[in-house]
Amino acid sequence: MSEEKSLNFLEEIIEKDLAEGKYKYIHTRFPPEPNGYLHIGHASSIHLNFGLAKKYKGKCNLRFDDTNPTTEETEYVESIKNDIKWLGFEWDGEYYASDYFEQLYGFAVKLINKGLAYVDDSTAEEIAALKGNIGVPGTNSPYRERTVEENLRLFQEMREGKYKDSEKVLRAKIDMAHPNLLLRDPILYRIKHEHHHRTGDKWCIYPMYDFAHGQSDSIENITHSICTLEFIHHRPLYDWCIQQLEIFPSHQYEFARRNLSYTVMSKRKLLQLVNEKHVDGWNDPRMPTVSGMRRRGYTAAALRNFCDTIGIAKRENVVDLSLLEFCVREDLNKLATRSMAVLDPVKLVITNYPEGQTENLEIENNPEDENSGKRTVPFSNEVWIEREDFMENPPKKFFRLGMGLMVRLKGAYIVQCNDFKKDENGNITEIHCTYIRESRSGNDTSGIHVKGTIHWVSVAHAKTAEVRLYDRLFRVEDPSSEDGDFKDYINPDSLQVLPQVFIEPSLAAAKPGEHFQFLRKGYFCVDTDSSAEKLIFNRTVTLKDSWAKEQKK
RNA sequence: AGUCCGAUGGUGUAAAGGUAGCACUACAGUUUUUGGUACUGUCUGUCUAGGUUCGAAUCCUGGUCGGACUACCA
Repeated sequence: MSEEKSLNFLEEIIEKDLAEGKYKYIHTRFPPEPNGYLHIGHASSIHLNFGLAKKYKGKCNLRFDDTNPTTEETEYVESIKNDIKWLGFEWDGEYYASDYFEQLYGFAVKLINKGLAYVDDSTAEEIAALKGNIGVPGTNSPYRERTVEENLRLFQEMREGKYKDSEKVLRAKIDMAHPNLLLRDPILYRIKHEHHHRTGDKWCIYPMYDFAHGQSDSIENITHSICTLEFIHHRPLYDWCIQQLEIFPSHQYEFARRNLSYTVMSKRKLLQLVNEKHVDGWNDPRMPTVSGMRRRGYTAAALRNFCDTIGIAKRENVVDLSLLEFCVREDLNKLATRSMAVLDPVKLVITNYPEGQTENLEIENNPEDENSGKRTVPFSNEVWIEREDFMENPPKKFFRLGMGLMVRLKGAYIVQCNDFKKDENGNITEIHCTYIRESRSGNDTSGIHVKGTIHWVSVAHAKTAEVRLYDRLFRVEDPSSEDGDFKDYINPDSLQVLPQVFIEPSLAAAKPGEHFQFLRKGYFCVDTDSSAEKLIFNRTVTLKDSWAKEQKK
């Protein structure tokens, strides 16, 4: 336990519980519903639950909250497990709420026997109508006073499939006038003649969240059941069930879910983006999903560090996307191999360099890592450079190419521009330079110092690749709080595809998932769709660009 | 309207009655064969009104503002 870092409110509770001997060790759990893919908010919860267990030498279970067969699928189970592992966490037990269906059924029978639950024949509309409203008490259901025997028989028949969907429900008998709407005789079981991804057709009644979650926690002896703020109103019901059932008293604690600027986080909205093809699936690199971020090139370490940095609390929040990007750059800076790629090319001809001659230059792979070694980069009299690195009428602080200006070609020579060509539309088509023979990188005896260094790729040796430039998915910080539909705020430029980018030859061997820094352009990751025949790079994040800022002034 | 939760710079998060700190962002500068990295510095904050106290971001009371809850979803 590091005393240097201050404790968050959950750590304080846990340390108190441990100090007072309330528990010998703690047991947490991460309880996803397998009806969608994990996103960065889940990553935060995973990091919290698994992190707490690790810090206090306790345990953390993975439990799928699969009580609604309508929306849940095995495909999601697999992706969730995969994402958690990728994030670097291991669960102690792998459980499913559906494993407890028989036990849960028994709990319901116990409640009926105690006179605390009843079968209601009302329709959904009738139940809603009798529920009352915020500030308005509800009314008792006409079926509320059925005898224990009748309830037992009816509930049994529900299980046996005697009734159609929605014909009957099992309800807790609590208080129809309670100020907390959730305590107005909440529904415990509903009939759904549907195939469940794990129990198949064994059941046609399924417990509701409130009659499954707390009990599952209890069955697993979870000490600290951590969930998000919107469940705070459920806690009295959570406690009520545990108390009436007389089972292990797990406790629920709530924290505020983390929001990220320039994106949306709700599963419903993410599903919409996928279904309506605004993005290319759940793992589209623009999605805030774990799989999307992984494909984009974000690392697990960066994500973990991000979760650590934003911390947890109980107030509403929107975390700045720039913090996530900072964490990603920080990690990639240490591990990404540098290389050169020209995204928007223009030809530079070195007029005093022998045509047909090739030099193999040795360039460092990563100045941040001494052990990363060097690679060979071929140089010749014609190189591609970035169009934006040349200006016909450069401003004062432009440290790049323009008539008479000098720059160093990274790892090679200093060149000076003496001429350029334009087409009929005024576009620059070719830049002519002379190179300083004595300025070769590593043994520069020219005595010339230039302000700018630019990247390049030899025309004769260049390979090509597709590059996908990603930007934030939305134009506004909080799309959900804007007027109208959140989809109206999608950034139309969130993806820009460059079909043919010139890359240095060493990049041709890049494999899917590998990270690179394209010098001065950003961090890139080889896409999962990439192949030896057709290389595809995703831009993970740009480099900080103080020149771009300077220009905006 | 009822119940519950929350309020610290632009953002996120600390300070458990005693110097309002850290990170990101922004800005300025140093270093640099990436206008990257690294390093240095600067700006900006306790919702409000009372009260308790030698002393309040912290405790108490009132107010204000924001959020959640009215699914046979979780």
